[in-house]
Amino acid sequence: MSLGCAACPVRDRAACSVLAEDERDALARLGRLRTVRRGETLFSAGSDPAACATLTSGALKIASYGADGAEHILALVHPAGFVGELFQPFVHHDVVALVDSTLCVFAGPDMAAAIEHYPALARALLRRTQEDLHASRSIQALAGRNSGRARVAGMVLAFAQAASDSPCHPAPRFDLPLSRGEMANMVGLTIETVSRQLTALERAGAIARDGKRGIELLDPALLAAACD
Amino acid sequence: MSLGCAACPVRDRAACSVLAEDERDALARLGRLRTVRRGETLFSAGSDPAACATLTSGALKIASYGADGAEHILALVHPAGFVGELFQPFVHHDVVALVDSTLCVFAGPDMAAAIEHYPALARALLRRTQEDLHASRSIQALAGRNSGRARVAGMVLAFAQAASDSPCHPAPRFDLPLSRGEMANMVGLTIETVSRQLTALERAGAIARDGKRGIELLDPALLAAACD
DNA sequence: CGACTCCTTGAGGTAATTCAACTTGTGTGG
DNA sequence: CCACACAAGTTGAATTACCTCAAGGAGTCG
Repeated sequence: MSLGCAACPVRDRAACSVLAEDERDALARLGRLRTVRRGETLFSAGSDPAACATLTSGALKIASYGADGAEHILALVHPAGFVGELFQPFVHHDVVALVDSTLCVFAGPDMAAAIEHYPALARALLRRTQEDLHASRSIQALAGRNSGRARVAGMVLAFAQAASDSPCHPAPRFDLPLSRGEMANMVGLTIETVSRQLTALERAGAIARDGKRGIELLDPALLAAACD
Repeated sequence: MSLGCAACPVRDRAACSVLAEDERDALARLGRLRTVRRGETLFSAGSDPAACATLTSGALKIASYGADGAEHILALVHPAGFVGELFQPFVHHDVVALVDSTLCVFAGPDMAAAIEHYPALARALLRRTQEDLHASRSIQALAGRNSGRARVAGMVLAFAQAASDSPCHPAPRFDLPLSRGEMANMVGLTIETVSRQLTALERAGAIARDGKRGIELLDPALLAAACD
């Protein structure tokens, strides 16, 4: 099936946007569009080695699962993001759709060949991967804080910034992209602790909750102060 | 100063090893060899944006520091590893030498130009960065476990595998690359807890300690079982 | 309306932190 | 060479914070 790059919502932000029109069309013929529903697993740990994808709409989580089945969320993927361990023999982490999503999926070897053929694509993916690496380390720093208050506050602040249009200022009003359980799995706490810390932040006047996932930033400075 | 690639201990493993002889020599003229002593900071968060380096000998840690000065170790860098946030406007994380180290340092723009000029270099760095990303997420999964026992056991096992020549089997005898405090900062525990868990693992018969940093793996399976 | 999922709140137990003392190892200088 | 100081690690006791278990709301869907 054709990918219809012309109608792609991330055509000017994804890695492939660095290619010329005809190059991108050639690449598009190697890939296929796929839709995954909320909760559906795109890649599974230990499964077929080589596949990768650009997220065109929706949201994904990258997670590992302990022996007891406990989920640990390692990263979130937003539209125009790239997922796939190109050079690893096995997939190590699961990729699951947080909401209904559409992706542009490529077979590993095809993408490897494309990287050989289009140097600009390799550079774009290098840039994106370095950004992912930085994001991963930021989450690591967040989850490594000792206080549960700091972890929850930092996570809320990170979501506020991710939800904002401007790169610096956090959005004053946004929806949490994760359930309580997922938030807990991301920063290494329990559902109950996350819930309690949110109510504590609300009582402190830093945030206001609107429904289960709505958050209003009443006092960003106070929230930031809670991140220490 | 000349870099002397011919004598470089990582000349066949570092990213630049994918270049032809003359290409590598040309790249070498853009970089400079630098030695840093144990504890010395190579890059500092917030400092001049663009510099990067390949580690030729020694070991580095990548760390972030909280408002109160608490260190959080995000990654370890081994010889042939690459450090530097090429595309970020600011450096976000400190890079500190764990032991006396030598590096091949490049100015950011020079390396960016080299990446433009040598597609193979871009691909090599992409591969290396994806591996770093995977390693980062592994540490994240390790530090996110709830039990302190599991974190320390997993960390010891990871060090054993890193110290081994063969990629699969852990080294039966090795030295911890980090102090107790650094180990604690890496997995989000305190010095005392790390110490207690190590003695507990020793009493359980999983490991034996030899001096402050020496570790002997008595029962790898038992150690692995403690990682759940 | 009832079943379900998700979230909140409470009470009690437990594991990690904190504070503190002591040990060990290392290097320096008398 | 020994004494001393200093850094790093271990161990103990008490506290705190998070986890576990449990019950009860709030929203959604058939």
